Amino acid sequence: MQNAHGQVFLADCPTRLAVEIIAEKWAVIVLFALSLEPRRPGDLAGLIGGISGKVLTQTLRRLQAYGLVERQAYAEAPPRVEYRLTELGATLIKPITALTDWARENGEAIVDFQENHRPARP
Amino acid sequence: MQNAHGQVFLADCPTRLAVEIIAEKWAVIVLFALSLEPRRPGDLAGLIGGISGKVLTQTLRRLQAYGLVERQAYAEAPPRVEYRLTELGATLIKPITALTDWARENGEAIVDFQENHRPARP
DNA sequence: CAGTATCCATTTCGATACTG
DNA sequence: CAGTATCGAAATGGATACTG
Repeated sequence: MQNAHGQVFLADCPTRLAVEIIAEKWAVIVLFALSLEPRRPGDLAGLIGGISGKVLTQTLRRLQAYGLVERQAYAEAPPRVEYRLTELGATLIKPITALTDWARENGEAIVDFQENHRPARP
Repeated sequence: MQNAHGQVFLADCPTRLAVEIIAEKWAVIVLFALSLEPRRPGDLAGLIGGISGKVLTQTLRRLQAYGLVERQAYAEAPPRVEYRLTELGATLIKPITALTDWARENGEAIVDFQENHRPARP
């Protein structure tokens, strides 16, 4: 892909799609939480922590729209619902794991940097 | 890490830091654009396309604050500035590449899914 | 329990004009 | 050219109450 000056876009379309998918506060975390096994919304919320029911539903709906997550409802009372990764969604776990591994290895270095480069000192 | 019920947080702290870093519209794209060589802001904007000067500066400032990007100014007229990845920033390229590779391989499948699952049909 | 409907605070982004 | 300052639009997230 090229821009008006004939240069290659480093940020081509697929990359932007990937960013669009993961650049949400909870998307990566939810996908990660679903990577081991199907889970119910309540379990997801408890497992993740700090996410409201509304936002969890929103996130799941969007991941569904991308075809990354499937919803399965059981006809029971009280209602029971399970979410699981689709085959396509499962392919995202590898790159996500690469990212979380990176975070585990380098997270401390970033926090250290931030603490040693505070905005201003009195 | 555990929550109040003794369950393991799948989304532990480092993961959230990683999300915080990349969950911005342009952060991943800018890092990717800087992965090959140092670049000037104008070049970055042209290469990326669709990003305003203000937002580009914002993004670079935040990446600087994380210690992922370095700014080098030359005392010239007109002013010349270059941004480059730090050593720490360079370590992020591998997981980002995993993500962009995934996007290239699976982007089409997602677009297809979206087109075959439109909201409603008349 | 799962999900929706409101309402609201905050963040993020974009366009423009302007300075050194 | 690089960067800042504003202003406004839009997206995003959070808290709460409510329905089946």
